[in-house]
Amino acid sequence: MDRAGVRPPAPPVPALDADGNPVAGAPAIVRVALDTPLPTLFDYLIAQAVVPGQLVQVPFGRRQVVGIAWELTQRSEIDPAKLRPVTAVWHELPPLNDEWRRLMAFAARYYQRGIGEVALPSIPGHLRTPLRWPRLLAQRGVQRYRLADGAAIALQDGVPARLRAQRRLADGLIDAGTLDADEARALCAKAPDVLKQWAAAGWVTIETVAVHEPLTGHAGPISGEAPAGDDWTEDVPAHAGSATQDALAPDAGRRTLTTGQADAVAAIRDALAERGGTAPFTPFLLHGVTGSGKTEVYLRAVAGALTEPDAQVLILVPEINLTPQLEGVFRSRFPNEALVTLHSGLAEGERARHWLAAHRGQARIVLGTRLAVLASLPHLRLIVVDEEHDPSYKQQEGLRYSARDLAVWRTSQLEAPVVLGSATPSLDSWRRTEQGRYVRLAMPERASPDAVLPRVGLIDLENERKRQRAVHEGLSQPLLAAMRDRLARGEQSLLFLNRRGYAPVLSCDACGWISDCRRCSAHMVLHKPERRLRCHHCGAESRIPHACPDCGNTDLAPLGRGTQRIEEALSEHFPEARLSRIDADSTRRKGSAQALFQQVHAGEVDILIGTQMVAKGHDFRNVTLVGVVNPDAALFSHDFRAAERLFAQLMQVAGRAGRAARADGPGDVLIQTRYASHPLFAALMRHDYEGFARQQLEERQQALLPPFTHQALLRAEARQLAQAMEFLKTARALAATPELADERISLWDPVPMSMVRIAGTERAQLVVESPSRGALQSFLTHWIAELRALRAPVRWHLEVDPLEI
DNA sequence: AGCACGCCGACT
DNA sequence: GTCGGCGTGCTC
Ligand SMILES: [Zn+2]
Ligand SMILES: [Zn+2]
Repeated sequence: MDRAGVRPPAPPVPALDADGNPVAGAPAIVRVALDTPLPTLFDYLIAQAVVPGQLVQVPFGRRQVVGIAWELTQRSEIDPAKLRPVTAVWHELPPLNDEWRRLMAFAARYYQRGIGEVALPSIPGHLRTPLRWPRLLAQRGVQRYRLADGAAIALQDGVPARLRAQRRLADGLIDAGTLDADEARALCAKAPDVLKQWAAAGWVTIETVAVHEPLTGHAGPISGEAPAGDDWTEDVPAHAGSATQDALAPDAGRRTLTTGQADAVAAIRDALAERGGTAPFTPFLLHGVTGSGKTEVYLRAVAGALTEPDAQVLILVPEINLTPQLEGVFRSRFPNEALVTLHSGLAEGERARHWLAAHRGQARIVLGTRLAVLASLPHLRLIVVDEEHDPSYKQQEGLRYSARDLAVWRTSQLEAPVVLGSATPSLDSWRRTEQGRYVRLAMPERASPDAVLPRVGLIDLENERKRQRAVHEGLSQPLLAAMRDRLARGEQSLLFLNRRGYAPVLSCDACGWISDCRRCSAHMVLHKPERRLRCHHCGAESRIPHACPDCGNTDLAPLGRGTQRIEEALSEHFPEARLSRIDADSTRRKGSAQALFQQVHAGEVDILIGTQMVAKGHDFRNVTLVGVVNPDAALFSHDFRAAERLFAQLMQVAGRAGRAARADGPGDVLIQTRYASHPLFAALMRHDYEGFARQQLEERQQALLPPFTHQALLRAEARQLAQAMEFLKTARALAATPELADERISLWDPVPMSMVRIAGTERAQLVVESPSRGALQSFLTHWIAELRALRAPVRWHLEVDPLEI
């Protein structure tokens, strides 16, 4: 197999002889991938040795850009007069290997983009800056300066602009998070002295870094909390992420696996051993109920893969900042293995170093979010996708790829195992297990006998109304009573409401005015603590009007409820309770989410109010009551995936109450609804994922929706909706022309998007679908070429496998 | 996408 | 007279 990462660089291509004349028969042209929407490679004359996979600097129009040498060829279709030579080749960087380039080519084809548009954004920015090339690879025993926590502002204010070199150094440090001595000196000649002063002021810390230092034993924010060694489970903080918590359940310390775990581990290890053998490649779907110990399976699968010298593994998680404990678990379980993280929260410099560690084969464990699936991993032998159903694996802008799907494709090419783990698998993955395309590894038992599933109960709001029991600010009497009970026992309650702000609309009773955003077809949301109206779609903000802008009425009413309003109502209802609200607004500042979670774990909070942020990752040992305030909107959404998402979300948030529970029994989940007879709730109360999946898949099959068909979405946006619609109609007509028409393809009518206007542009979309993936792909390729040729005055893009339509 | 060139309106 | 608006066209 592909071992390009350890292979010595390929011999130089002798394009020119000693006199500078082309050698007969040698490739004279290199085709280069560039980050441009033009869907082609670009041909350049080979002026110096270059091999595919190397980064090159080339002239492009009037500027110099970095590209990837993709292939070599004898001749070009381009007018020879137009061909220009490569400016520079980065010889020191090992070439990006075939496996990575095939992955990029596949993603480009599948998502209907140019190769360069996919490949270049997958590489850290610093590697696309030739000025940085000389410094990026030299990393031996150097001083490293790290910006101290929270010191960015002090540094920003403390260094006056007139000290230009110091200012540059400060900016560089704030930008990159860490600087090595040579990088620092490049910014400021007196860097060592300056940085010593800054260290004295507490703004930076100084470390001495060995060659492979960033990879092992280096304290990330969490490692060090957990001791290494065989009894690692004993002392790891109990407040770990969901999967993490599985591994940390009390009896995990005995290191005995349940039958389900043992079977799963055995199946994955068999697949690891069979690699390259005759067995067909099959992905694993690890279906483990809450508390079944998925993380322990991951850990042992990883351990199995790493027995092979040089092998690398990739662990994908939905959002790394919500599951920071998982990093600690892996670091302490594999204290001698190099581990790096890859996610969008890393500073540029760190991102480049981590990416290079993966690319050079130094990092053996790469833990990251969706973008990590695009990293260069020359010895990749296993991918784990934790919470595989999570929508954040789908990139929602730019190249709209699904990291989970690319992980499956990537491992299929390598014939390496992939483990997709979830308590509520996506229906797409579930269906594939039914078809035998994925192998299902079921873990129905909980790893820890005293971890019990919570009781799920409904509060029928219709019934409450009939019985004339007051609902106070959206909180019913039974829910308030249950919370009061928890307060009395000193236990914690968690209220889940997927709506931030105080109220989604502000309105005038007198004339009907409502707080619409001027630039969007959405309401401005009232944010009370910030004393602002905010549009969640375009970011527009204004002060809260003291009187109605239309009629002057001073009695403006907030309509509906968000987390802030629930928090306010609770503080009045339970004045003695300590409340904490965790949502995107209360955790805007870096590190504040961690701090809030920490307070909850430390028992400094009685009632926690949160959006989906609290559903993911964190477990709260003392939470014995989870209240779901208002899930009803998702029950009747026009999006056919809304029920699937809601079920997963409620199962996940219910799991927050399912662990330590109370001495006298399981925790409780109370769901307020006006539709108590909805089958989704019935399945939820039985903890019956399989029943829910069966029923949903039947509905999808009858309606011929995914996964029983494949979809793509053409979206257009323009100043006027009519222009966007016009474009889509033209596109639809094009699809009916004889050259493109295909009876396996169907196109829906173009429609305005449900949120028509965002930030002043109006949007519409057109669904294309086909039961045949191949037919869809080839149709899209030809169609998109025609669309490009239209040169229409609208912005448009194509999304393959859209999550929301 | 950038980044040019280019051809018309209001500013020194 | 020229500064700058963004329409159209090209990048190997
Ligand atoms: Zn009014
Ligand atoms: Zn808006």
